Amino acid sequence: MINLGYACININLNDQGVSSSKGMIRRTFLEKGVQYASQIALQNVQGLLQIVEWNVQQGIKVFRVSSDLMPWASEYNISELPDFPEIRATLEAVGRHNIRLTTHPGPFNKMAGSGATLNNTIRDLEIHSEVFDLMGLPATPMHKINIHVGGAYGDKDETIRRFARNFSLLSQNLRGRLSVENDDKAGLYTVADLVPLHEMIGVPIVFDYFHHKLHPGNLSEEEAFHTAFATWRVKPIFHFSSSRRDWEEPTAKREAHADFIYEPINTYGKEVDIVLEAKMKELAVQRYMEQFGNPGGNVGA
DNA sequence: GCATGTCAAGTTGTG
DNA sequence: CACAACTTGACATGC
Repeated sequence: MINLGYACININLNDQGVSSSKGMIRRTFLEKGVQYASQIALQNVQGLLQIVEWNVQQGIKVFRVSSDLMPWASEYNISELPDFPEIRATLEAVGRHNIRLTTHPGPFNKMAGSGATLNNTIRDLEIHSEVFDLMGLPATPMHKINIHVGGAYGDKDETIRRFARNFSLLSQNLRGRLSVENDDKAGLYTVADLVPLHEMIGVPIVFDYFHHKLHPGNLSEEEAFHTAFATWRVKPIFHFSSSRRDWEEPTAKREAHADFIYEPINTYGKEVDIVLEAKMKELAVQRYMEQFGNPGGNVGA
């Protein structure tokens, strides 16, 4: 069975004021402090619980949790928030649902960085892992904390080795959840480029179909798919989006995502889960299923 | 309630 | 060579 999911925002619920990613700008955090951040964090986890319940009701079994769940979490310990008991109870309720939750921390995370950049990265990734711990989720790539290598620093191979060395600085649970994704930019990492990193530290490779189209390296889509597939010790989870430029807006940037998915997804006979990165979120999942059926080919089953 | 200017972080290549 | 894109547009303000 191939399960489709989406990322972070549910448009239907968002229109009703239910969100899991309310944040604040720096100035507001400095004015209102941790007390206010705690209130927002509680609202966000409650919103997340509603979104997860909605997904379960609709039969959607994959969902990416927003990285904005805990606003300014790098500035405090979650367990010290005034609303922590309620936050924890709500996260536990989220984690009890039968849904594959993942997350995709932002582009500021640079595991091959150094100094403050690396320290901030570790802090941010550990927060994501702590949230999954609070949900009671196992420390495996079933609940991937997925990042890009994010920079080549003039030497792709050496950068991969630095990533691998820095990996040992992470907690065991975070190491168990981490995954890496192929990039869309010519100077960065294709699936083939990431294989040595997988061999060094065991992290699985998330295959992003759209990024591969933009920057395939020497592999065909099918070859890249199978290469990434082989790096997983649990059911793989991959990303798919359609080109905004090709399908909706000819002047859009080449890497921009479309609102919906316009092509059937080829999973080459394999069982994987897929996050649809489409701006219309759950509506794109629903439209995909109506138009193309399950990517595994068992339409209506 | 809606338009607008602004918003933590790193790195890259497009336009 | 500024800035959008990437993760995810959304906060805060002023009309």
